[in-house]
Amino acid sequence: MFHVGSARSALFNWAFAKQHGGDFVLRIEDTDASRNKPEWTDGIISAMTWLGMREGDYEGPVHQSANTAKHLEAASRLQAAGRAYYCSCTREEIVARTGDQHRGYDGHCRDLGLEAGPGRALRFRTLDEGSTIVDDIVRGKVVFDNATIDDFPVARADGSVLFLLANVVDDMDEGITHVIRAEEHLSNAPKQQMLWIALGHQPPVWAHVPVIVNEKRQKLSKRRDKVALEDYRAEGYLPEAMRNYLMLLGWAPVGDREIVPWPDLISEFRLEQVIPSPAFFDVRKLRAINGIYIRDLPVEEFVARSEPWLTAPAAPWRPEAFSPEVYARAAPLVQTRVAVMSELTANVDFLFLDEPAFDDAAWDKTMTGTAAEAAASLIDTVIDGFSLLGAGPAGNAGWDAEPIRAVVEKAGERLGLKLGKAQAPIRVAVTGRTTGLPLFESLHILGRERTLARLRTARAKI
RNA sequence: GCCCCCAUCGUCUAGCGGCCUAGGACACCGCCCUUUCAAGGCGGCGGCGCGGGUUCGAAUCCCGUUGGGGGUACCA
Repeated sequence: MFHVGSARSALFNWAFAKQHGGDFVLRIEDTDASRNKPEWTDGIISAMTWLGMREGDYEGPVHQSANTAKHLEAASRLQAAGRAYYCSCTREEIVARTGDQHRGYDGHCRDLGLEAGPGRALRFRTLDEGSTIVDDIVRGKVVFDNATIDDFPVARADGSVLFLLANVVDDMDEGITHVIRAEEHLSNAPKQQMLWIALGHQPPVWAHVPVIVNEKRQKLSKRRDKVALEDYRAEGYLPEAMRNYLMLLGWAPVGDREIVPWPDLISEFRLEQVIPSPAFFDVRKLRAINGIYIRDLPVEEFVARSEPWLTAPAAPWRPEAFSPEVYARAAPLVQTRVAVMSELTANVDFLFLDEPAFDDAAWDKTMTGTAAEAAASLIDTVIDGFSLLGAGPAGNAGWDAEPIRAVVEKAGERLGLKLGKAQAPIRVAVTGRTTGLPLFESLHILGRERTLARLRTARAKI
């Protein structure tokens, strides 16, 4: 699962690195080796590749647990230098001492000089005076009063190192100069900056980009929100649309443009221009942008990119019923009617299904009750008219959209119906629905015999 | 509780002291086009949270306030 927020951060990192001729690292922030699952990194690579990243654009993804030895070494170095101390306090004890809801740490074991031992975690000794200034490209200089930063744990009682420290060690190890990540990490920054300095390094340049939120303005969460990039991919969002939309969350290209080609996006992106306030992940806008990208595709490419959706096992028709030639003829009609690729099948299923997938409401509306009589009469007339098309003696019009239209129009006129009304029962009889591709073109593509067969079947059911 | 961040139409944003009667996009609503549905064209609705300053002049700067959010773990 690759979070859309992570994807956006990755995109920002990518653009920034590209502009400065550098690399960026995709890192899985998890120090627990038992959770170092290969499929995680595979998933990330596959998601990023889908978005267009190639080897060489980035380093990693790197799982932090791979660096365990270095993490341990850093922890003991801090301890030896007196910058960290062992602490035997349990959460319960701390809460009991400090009152109630209060979190943080009260410094109980700070000067006890405890040795390493069972149940003893290692805490970093934060500065008591002065302030730590996090120089952030997006937010400016953020000042933290050192006295308000509690001594925080850097290693567990079992010796394993916590994220905060591990993250810093990895960054130092890889020569990271810029840390571009989500705002939720901003309060970690002063702590990490202290670690960088305590470990004898120059801290990096920070950039905390705004979080992405849901409609309730809360940080997107895996539990309650749809955040997996893979889900959007499976729904038929185009990677170029997704990455364009993601870049627009917290940043805007100059000059009232939104649909911008990737190379321009990547060269125009400016970290300094990133807006500091949270952005709502608006699927409707994503959808709209996706629709634009779909319509902008050259037809041949649209056809090529459609095929996986039409030949997938999930397609509603028998696999051998699908015909690329038939689809290619319908494609230009389909292209303006889908916003996501998963909507393709519903538009063309009548071409590949043995029987149309009848929508009950559509049938009832056009074929039953007061509509029944007109529908029956109309279909009878149309059947007669169609039978003559392209099959009679020379001089008859062929099976083309225009003559087909003429037949339906004339049949409608006999009943005093406008074309808009007259086409409805025919459409339902042949496609099963009241809406869809332009009808006469559809019938043309479907073929005369199949059209007639469906009309007769429907007529018999009225 | 404490720390930090944030604040322009419903949403994403433009704006960085006068070009603002606040611009664009999505969404929504009309109209046009039209064989349904779309697409497309045209139009409409709709916003600077509040209160003080600073200034000749404030959406833009300062202070306060209110409201959101994040963090505060032997999670990441």
